[in-house]
Amino acid sequence: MESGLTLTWEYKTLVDELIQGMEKANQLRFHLGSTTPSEARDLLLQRILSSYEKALMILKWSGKEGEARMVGPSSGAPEPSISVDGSPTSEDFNKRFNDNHHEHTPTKKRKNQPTWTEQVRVNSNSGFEGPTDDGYSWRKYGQKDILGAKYPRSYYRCTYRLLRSCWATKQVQRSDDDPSVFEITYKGSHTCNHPVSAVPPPPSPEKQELKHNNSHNHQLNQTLLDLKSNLRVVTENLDNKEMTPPQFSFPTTYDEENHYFPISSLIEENQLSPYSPLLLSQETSESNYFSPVNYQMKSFGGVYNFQHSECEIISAHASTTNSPIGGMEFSVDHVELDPNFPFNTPEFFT
DNA sequence: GAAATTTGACCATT
DNA sequence: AATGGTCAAATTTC
Repeated sequence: MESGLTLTWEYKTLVDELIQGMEKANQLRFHLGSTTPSEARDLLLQRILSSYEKALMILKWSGKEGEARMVGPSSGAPEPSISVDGSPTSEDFNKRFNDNHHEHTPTKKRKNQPTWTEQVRVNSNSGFEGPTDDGYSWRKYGQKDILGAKYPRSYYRCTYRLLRSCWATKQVQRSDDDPSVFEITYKGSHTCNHPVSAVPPPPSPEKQELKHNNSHNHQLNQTLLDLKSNLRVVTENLDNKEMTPPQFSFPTTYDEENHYFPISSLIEENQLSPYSPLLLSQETSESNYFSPVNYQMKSFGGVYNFQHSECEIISAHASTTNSPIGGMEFSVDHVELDPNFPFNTPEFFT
């Protein structure tokens, strides 16, 4: 129907993101020789990468309905070492691919959800143990010993699953080799942060994994929550070291019934932050607001070590069911924007 | 007392 | 049958 409009939006956004990336790169270049604090430069870098991610996502997403590919460390057997290259073995590749091959099962909602993995190192020297406080409230619903893994895997779902039909889940697996490393696999995007809610996201599950709790964190979250609600986004001021700027996270592509949402509909519904014309998903904004100390970089295939006092995101692999921007080739040869470009899921109540 | 976690049972997939 | 993922009753925590 309005494919023209949607296409326009996608195209516009694509161009916009590329331009942004370029601008920020220029700014970064300017700051390189100056006395700009490293935090600010990190932010710029983050913005740049984020822009390119978005752009690539747009390109990659198109016309990939039948294609499925997953990227990331295999979940069953944790990798012997921290993956630094984001290029999975062909075994991984195939395994993941198979995972998502069957698309026809409306009842199996979670099969087609976007999935991505982060590896997070926790610095146990600091008393602060909230490496991946992603701003969401998770509830543990299971724990399982995994074959060949020293540590059990924990399963979390969004606290608001029932209240808001939010089907986001995550799994936390402690690394065999380096117990300070957690591999966190996210599945599905949050649909729970409706504007009405401004949900307070208290503790992060990873803390529970480590059993070192600290009382500061909650306060911090509260503070940040306030900031979040007041600060719609003041991102153009990159000297603001209090916040990391909104960054790209992963789009939700479909709701539980596998309905796709064109971007334009989201915009009309004001689901997108004013900061970016596009793709500022819930996770994006949340994780930014609540990750003042960690520069979390969810990146496609790239490896970004944002080393900070508390923790370090060692690597992050992204994938979605249909067209992950894998950590491999970015073949952008055939660009064909899909009118139904699916990017995010608005809250989807029945 | 409510909410979150734990944990064994159950289910789905391979 | 083995394994991973989820459920849900029991238990713990707030």
